Amino acid sequence: MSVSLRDVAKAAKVSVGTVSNVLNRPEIVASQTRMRVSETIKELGFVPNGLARQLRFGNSRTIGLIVPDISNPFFTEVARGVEDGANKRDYAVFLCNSDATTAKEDRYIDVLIGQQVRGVLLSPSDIKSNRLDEMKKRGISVALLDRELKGNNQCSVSVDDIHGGRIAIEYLVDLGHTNIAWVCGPDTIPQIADRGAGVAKAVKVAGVNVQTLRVTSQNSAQGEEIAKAILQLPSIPTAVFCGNDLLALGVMRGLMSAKIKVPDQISILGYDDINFASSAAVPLSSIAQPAYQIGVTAADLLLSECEDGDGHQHQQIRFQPQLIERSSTAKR
Amino acid sequence: MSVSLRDVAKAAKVSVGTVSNVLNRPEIVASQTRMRVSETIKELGFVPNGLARQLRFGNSRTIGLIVPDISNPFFTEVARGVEDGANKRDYAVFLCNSDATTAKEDRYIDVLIGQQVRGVLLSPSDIKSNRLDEMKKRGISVALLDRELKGNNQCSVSVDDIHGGRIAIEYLVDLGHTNIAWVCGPDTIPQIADRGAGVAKAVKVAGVNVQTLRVTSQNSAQGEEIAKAILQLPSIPTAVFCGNDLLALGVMRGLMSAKIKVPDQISILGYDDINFASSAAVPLSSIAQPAYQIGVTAADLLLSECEDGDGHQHQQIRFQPQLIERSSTAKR
DNA sequence: CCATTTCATTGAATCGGTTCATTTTTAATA
DNA sequence: TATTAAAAATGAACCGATTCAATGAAATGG
Repeated sequence: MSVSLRDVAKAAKVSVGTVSNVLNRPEIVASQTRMRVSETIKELGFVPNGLARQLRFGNSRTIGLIVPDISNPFFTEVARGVEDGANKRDYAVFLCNSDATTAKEDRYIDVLIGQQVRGVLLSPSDIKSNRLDEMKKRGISVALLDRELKGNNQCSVSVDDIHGGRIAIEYLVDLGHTNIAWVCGPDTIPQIADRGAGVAKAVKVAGVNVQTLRVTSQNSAQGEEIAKAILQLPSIPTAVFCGNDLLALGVMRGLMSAKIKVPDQISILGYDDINFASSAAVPLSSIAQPAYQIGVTAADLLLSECEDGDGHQHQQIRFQPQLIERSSTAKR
Repeated sequence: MSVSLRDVAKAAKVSVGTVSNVLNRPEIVASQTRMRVSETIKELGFVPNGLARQLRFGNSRTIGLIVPDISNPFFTEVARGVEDGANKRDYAVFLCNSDATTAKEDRYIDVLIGQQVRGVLLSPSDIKSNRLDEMKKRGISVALLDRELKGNNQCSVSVDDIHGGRIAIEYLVDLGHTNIAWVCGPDTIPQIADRGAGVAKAVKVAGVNVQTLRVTSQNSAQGEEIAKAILQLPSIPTAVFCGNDLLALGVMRGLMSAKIKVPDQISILGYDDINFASSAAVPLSSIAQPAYQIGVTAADLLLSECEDGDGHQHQQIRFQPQLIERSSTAKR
């Protein structure tokens, strides 16, 4: 069915070793032999069996990417970056959605071990360092995505969420807002907890009033709900900072349908800077995370760890989120 | 470094064949032997090397997914569906972005052949049936995503874009609109051409006036441009139907910033029903494609082809798009 | 013209599971 | 107890590419 190296060898009347050499160390093969063999390879349409190569060599040219959910716009972009980064170095990527579930995450780790991936990029739902250690013991490099783990036993690429929370509030304060709402999911999500910590920090410095409103799930429907709640507060804030953009867009819709003018009466600031943020009816100001860049960097880091071997130094890269000013925020 | 089947055999004092049998045909192994071996497997943390297994067996438990760009929301959902469908059957998915480029698509096909994938789900940028044939000749099943190819030589899962175009116009006509703009990308994209054909069909039946406006790229920025163009038309339409949602959102923003009320003065209808459509300031009416369902179905189809072998009958599944009515469209 | 070095090529052993013909053990029957 | 049938376990061969010690051929030098 499929053409093997042996078939090529036979057709070109050379040994299997020579064909292999033509592929891997062409410089040691006499030029006319090399040409003849290359000819034959093309003729027969031979593509080397990667599995066999990887089996012999002991490691593959594949990596695994485990994210909670690729349909989350942030992770979509991260994934795209990872794919590009891996592709540049000729690695193929296994896509794995864990649904933020330890069970699925574990299952996928097993699959990836079975596939003998060279490394794994993991955005862990719940960090169990024993699994990390297990992978490392098996010679699989691991780098963390959007999460950092104390003890720098592995590379990680994350975003400084504390800083993100801080600059958000600082910006709103600069615009003259002194009564701000912070709308976000539960603190069990570490990213949210960090952003909240940043908010608290900035609040302490500026001495303004911040009211925290919690949602269970950071989507636009809940945002719309929250908009109503905001308008019922004893002191209505003049600016709302949201844990992510979908939430912010929901709030925006809720406020607008209550005839509140954005940003004239209330400013809205989101987080993530998803692609649509700029397409919203009032283009949304947001704290941008370089999602694509995170993906590329993580792939780069992981693959240099894979290839450098012992000489590798673990690195914790932390990106700084950035304020993107659009039309949903204005001076008080 | 990593534990092999031979190590397990030695530790459990049985032959390699027996260990393999415990894994693959446990019923033929005496129960106490089986228990002892299973014990040892767990103890040593043995995970079988999938590459070796696949090499021996001649085929893997992996498939490739080639899409133009995972960051396109439609394909994000499709990919999620594919992953779920493959996962259910214990297959792992290679994610490949072709950027709608024949070169990248070709390169990825080579990579996937090299990885000995069992099948490929391809959303082709440009159908070159020779590559399809080549894969099939190599024993790799191929199914087409979001595209159909005459001659039913392979499975495909697509959407009836002609129907989509038609119901869009019919709906707007039903609302009383007689002067409609159709804003879309170039006809070289088959999906767009089909939607256009559907539009034309409905127009012929209803006898209304439709003006076509072309953009080079269907994003929100171009949508905003087009909004201006629409307002300069000699006869300003009362409804705008857009080739995709991003475009529609751009048009919406453009019109709103020109103080046009949506939908009171002009209705807007999108295509794709991306997640964000409902979060737009004026929730966008749209023609929905069951992207996730398409992904799941395609994976199912492909994998049953892989596993049924000769007995397989190719199927062309075509989903019907569906109108999702929100607030951006209204009666004339 | 022979010895020595350099350059090319060869092919067996290897990676780790799977398979299957063969051998060994156990159970059943006379 | 001897014989046969059934059950269990064995291990060599295999999948396909890579590697490396060994062999062969050509080139260089005395």
